Amino acid sequence: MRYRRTDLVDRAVGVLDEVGVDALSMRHLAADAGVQPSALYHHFANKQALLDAVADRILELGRRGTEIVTWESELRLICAELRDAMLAHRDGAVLISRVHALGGGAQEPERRMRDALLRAGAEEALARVGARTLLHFVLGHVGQEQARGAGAGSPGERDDFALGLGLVLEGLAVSVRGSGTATFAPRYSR
Amino acid sequence: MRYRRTDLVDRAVGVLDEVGVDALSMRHLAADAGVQPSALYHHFANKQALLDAVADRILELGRRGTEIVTWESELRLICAELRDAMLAHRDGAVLISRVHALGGGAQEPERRMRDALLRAGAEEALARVGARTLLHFVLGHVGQEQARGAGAGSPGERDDFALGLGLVLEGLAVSVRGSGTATFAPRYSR
DNA sequence: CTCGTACCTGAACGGCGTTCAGGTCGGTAG
DNA sequence: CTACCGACCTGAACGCCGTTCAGGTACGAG
Repeated sequence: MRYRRTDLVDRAVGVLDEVGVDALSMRHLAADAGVQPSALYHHFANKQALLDAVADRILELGRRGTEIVTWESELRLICAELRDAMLAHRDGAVLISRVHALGGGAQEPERRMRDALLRAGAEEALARVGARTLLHFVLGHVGQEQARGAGAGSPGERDDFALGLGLVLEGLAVSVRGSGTATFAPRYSR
Repeated sequence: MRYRRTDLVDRAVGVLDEVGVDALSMRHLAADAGVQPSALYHHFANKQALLDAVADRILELGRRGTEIVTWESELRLICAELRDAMLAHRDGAVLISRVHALGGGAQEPERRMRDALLRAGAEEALARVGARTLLHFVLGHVGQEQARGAGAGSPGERDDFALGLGLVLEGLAVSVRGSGTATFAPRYSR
């Protein structure tokens, strides 16, 4: 059996779901694919490159159509999409966080949120910081959510997420109104 | 030379500053102390216990007196203290984040912030989520700050931190004023 | 002086990421 | 049809890691 890069990425997602991020090793993935560990280095420069690809694949699998009404709803949608994408896989949040921290992949959600804030009339610094803050909130919250292990779908979890998200969005609303291009009813492309 | 647990924790902080968190291994610390790796297991159950102790030590070293005026200023102070404590050591943010995520140590800042919010009149859920959100903001921001490597003390870094912090605090102010979740009760958008 | 205990040695086990020289095999060019 | 080339893989090795275990040493209390 011969593999292409994308095959191995999908297999790695499967291994991740089975054994978790700590046991997702080159050797484990190789064994799962029925291949020598060294064979993986034909497809990925190193383990980090593999993890980058896995992270982006997870985000890609979680993408869904967007119906944009206001910039707040768009940000809410992006965050929910990100959260669900991570929750759909074992240790999803830890994986995405690590990859994002090293700057290798999983940069798209932050970029989308920054763009949404810019479109909403926020200044560049505010858009950058706002996107980062929202991202770190989601990563941190879902990470904690998944760390609690099997106690998934707890009633308060979803509410806590919405509550925290609303918190940041409220702060953003105030700042955007105050420091933006002072547009009363900001043009917002739908 | 014989060691006590606290000696080894301080030595570990030194090793961390020298080589970074990824190279802070049991073997490295043992070599630095002139001791066999197995000797460390007399003082720490495992590596995670060592990291927990190192994280708490770093936070302890960063503690400074608090002059509380308003709950916002107290939260600002706690966040600044946390940020400076992490910035004072190589890979400080990554270390604290990991330890906190596993629930082993570094729980004090979150607890202090939650208490401050409760004292400010926030409902229990709001205090819990607000503290978590602030903590994740600081961890994420400083982590990104330190990941940029030698480009430390960049002009915009401190401003970005203050900007993001103000963002969350603004949201908190609105929510706390409205006696908890009454004013801004966002629903989860799908 | 005895003895418990706190601290440490030395060796080993299994697993990890990564490298390297060489092997196989399908498709394309001559 | 044959010759080759590049994609894909093998098999072995290197040096690192966390952790365990049986046994050794030395110091302070009785």
